[in-house]
Amino acid sequence: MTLEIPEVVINRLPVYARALASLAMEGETVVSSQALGEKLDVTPAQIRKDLSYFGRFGKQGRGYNVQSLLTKLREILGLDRKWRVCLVGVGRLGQAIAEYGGFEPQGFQIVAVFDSSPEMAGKTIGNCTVRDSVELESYLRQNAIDIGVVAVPARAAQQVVDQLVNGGIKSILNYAPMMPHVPRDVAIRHIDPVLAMQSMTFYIKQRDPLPAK
Amino acid sequence: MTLEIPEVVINRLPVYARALASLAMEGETVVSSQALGEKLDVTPAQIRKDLSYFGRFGKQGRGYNVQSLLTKLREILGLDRKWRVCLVGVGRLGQAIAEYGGFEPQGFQIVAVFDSSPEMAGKTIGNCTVRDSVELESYLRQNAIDIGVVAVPARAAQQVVDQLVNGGIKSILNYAPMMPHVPRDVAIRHIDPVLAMQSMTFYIKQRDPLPAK
DNA sequence: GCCTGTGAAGGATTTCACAGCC
DNA sequence: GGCTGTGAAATCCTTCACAGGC
Repeated sequence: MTLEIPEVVINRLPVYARALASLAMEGETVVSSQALGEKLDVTPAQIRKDLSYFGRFGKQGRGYNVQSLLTKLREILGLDRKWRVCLVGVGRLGQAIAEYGGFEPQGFQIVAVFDSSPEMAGKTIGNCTVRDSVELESYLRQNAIDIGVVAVPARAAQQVVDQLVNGGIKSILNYAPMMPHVPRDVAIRHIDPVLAMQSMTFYIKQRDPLPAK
Repeated sequence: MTLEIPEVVINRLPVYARALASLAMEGETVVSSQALGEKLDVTPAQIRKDLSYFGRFGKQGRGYNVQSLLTKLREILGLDRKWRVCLVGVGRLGQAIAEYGGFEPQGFQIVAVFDSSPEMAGKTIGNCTVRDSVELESYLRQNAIDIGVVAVPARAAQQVVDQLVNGGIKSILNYAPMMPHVPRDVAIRHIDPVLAMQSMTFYIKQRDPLPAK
């Protein structure tokens, strides 16, 4: 079922969903692929093609109903559920993630946090008591966790990812500045601001071949 | 010069550079595209093809010299320079960014910070005194800033991006959960953990069509 | 024998362009 | 007249496969 939808398409759906939510809040009831495309800097054809993988949601001559397309997308992506997240690493970065208010309203609940350092064990972060990382794998086997978030130093990240994978996790959000290996059936996304900057510098350099010297 | 190198290629170079740096630290002096590819889960052909856009860096029968390829890549990407960054928004997220130790060692120095709220103005974040956002554009015109980092709420992000663009900034790292418009000659990268999670849930859903209900 | 650099082939993704419907 | 849904075309990107050099 749902055979072979390109990953690029899946990655764009949340963007569409967010734009639709914002249109809905502004009171728009209908939107054309043209209008949505302008809002997102995407071609209308791409939007229509992407949506066509999942069904026929529009009306000719009219466009898409904002609310019902949003509902459809949320269903397709599983955004109509709550997802249980575990966070590994409660250093500065991990704490910032735990305290970040943006996940919860989107249905991502951090329900457990782990750290390898003994002095963290037992502390409370968010609503969670910090557990020792040695328990991570067994915890995962006994509790339904959907997503693992990795917020440990680069040198520890592969080991943590391995524990998550062995514990049965199939989706990982990685904040560590390295690319851990995962089996093909595990999804992993990287949050890596340094990498993002390092690719932009190429383009700055193109326009300023030498810094005014 | 350097006409038409695909953006996907540019985006991979920093990944290669990082892997090479790590090999160098381990004392490796030579690496084949095969070995590097295994480390990064990338095909050897892709690495060779990517590098071939920029020159011929390897030796047949031997591979690449780790140190000299790393130097080359750093040169190509402009990682052999310091880059001056300004941060806009010093709420929780902005402060976490300012205090994050990962940028500086890679040559990205936060040299100015801005916020629109009067009670922030004058405070010190990192080594910077917080300036009022109304001065952002004129500050950019008078000071050499390479990269703008946006860490404001979604509703304010487009306005901030416009100010950065009007101030002449050509590279933007956006942490706000929306996709601002930028002119074609401005590079923008998005750090958006919620979006990243929302695309992974699709795949979790595929394997668990209904939560054991 | 091993490994690079690269045209050519293959595959994936985007865009075009239009039939069909409101 | 406006707009969707979609095959077909065009473009972009990856992988193959091998000549050539170490």
